[in-house]
Amino acid sequence: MSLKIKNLSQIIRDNFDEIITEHTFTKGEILQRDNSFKHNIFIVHSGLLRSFYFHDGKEVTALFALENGLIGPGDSILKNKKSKYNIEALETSTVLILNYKELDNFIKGDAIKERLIRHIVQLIYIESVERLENLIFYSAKERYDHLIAHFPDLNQRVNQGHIASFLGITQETLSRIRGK
Amino acid sequence: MSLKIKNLSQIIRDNFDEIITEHTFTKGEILQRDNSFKHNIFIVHSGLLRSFYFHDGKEVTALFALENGLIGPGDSILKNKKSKYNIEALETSTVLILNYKELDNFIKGDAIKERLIRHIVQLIYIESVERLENLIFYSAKERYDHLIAHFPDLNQRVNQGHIASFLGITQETLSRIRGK
DNA sequence: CGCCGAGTTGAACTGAATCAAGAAACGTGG
DNA sequence: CCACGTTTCTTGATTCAGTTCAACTCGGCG
Repeated sequence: MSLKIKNLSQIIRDNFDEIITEHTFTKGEILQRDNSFKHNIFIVHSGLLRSFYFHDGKEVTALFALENGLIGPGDSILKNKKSKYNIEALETSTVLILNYKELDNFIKGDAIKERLIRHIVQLIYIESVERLENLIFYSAKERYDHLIAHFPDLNQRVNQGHIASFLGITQETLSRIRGK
Repeated sequence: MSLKIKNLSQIIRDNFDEIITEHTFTKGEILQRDNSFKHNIFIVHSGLLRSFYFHDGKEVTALFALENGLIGPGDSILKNKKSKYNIEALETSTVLILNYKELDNFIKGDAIKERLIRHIVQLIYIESVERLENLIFYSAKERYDHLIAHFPDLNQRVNQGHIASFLGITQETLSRIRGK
C-alpha cells in the first residue's frame, strides 16, 4: 500500500523538528508537481495522499499514504534528478514536509539519525519487494482483495481509477472484479 | 538485474575489512540455504550468483549478482526472521561475506559508515522500484530484451529456466520469445 | 433540465499460461 | 570415444485472465 510506521509522524517531529514544516492541504491540491527538483518528502499526520505519474499519457498511481505514511518522489530523490511524480491530497491532509537535501545535511555526522533514516529506507525497500512479488504471483482479484484487506475503507476514500492503476490493471477489470 | 556498484567489492574491503571474510565457491554450490537465520550478505568479487526461493513448489529466481554485485536474503535480513532465499553460485565465484548483524553492530556510532550503508540500501531500493515498474508496463519480450541489453552474456552463463523465473514468465514463453 | 465525471457492462481480441510431447545438449561410466 | 540417461530447451494445441474499445448508466450540480 504505502509505508506506514506507527508513530512515524511523532518520530519525525522528535528528531527533525528543526527542519520540518507543517502544512495542511485541501482535497485535490497538488503538493508537488512532476518535473520539479524540489525533493520533498511528506509525512502524513492526518488525511490521505497519493503519488502518481504519467505513462503513455495515462495517470498511474504509484502509492497511497495515509496517517503515519510517508510519500515522496521516490527514486528521483535518490537519483538527484527531476521527479516524474506528482503528489496530490485526496482528502484534506495535514503533513510534515521534509526536504531530502536538508535532511541529508542535517543528519550528516550524526550516527543515530543516520541510522534512523537507514531503518526507514529499509522498510520502504521491503514494501517495494513485497509489492513486486505480489505482482508476479497473484491475480488481479487476489491483489485487490489483499489491498482491501489491509485498507478496508479505501473504496470509500479513493476513485476506482486510482486503485486500478495502483494495482496495475485497467479500471474495467477492477469494476468486474468488484461486481463479484 | 541486480545491484551493481562500481568498485563495490573494493569499497567493502576498505570499510569493513575487520568483519568480512572471503571465500571461493564452485559452480553449483549453495552459499546459504533457505530457512536459515544466518543473515549473510555476499558481495561478488568475481563470478556469478543467484538467489532463489520456492513458490508453489517451483523455483523462482529473485536476483542475479555478478562482479561488484550484492546479494543476500533481502527482506528476511531486514525483518530479522528466517530466510526464504537460497543463494547459489552459478559459476565458480569469489565473494566477500558480510554478516548483517555484525555489520549493524560494527557501524553503530559511526556516522560515515552508517551513511555508506544507507546509500547502498537506497540504491537497492531504486533497483526494486525500477523492476516493479518494468513489470507493470512492459511485455515479456520487452522485459527480456531489456535484461539482455543490460547483461548481454546472460544467456551463455545462465539457464533459460532461471532467466524465465527472474522475468516472471514461464520457460516456454521465454523460449518462444527467443525463437524470434 | 442537460451535462459531466465516474463507474459499469458487453464483445472481440491477445499475451501468456498450461499441458503434453519431442529434440538437443550434456556428462558420466564403460 | 561412444552409449545412455538426465537435464535443458523447443514446439504445438488449447485455455484463460486481462485489455481494448465502445456504449450505456448513474448521481450530482450548475
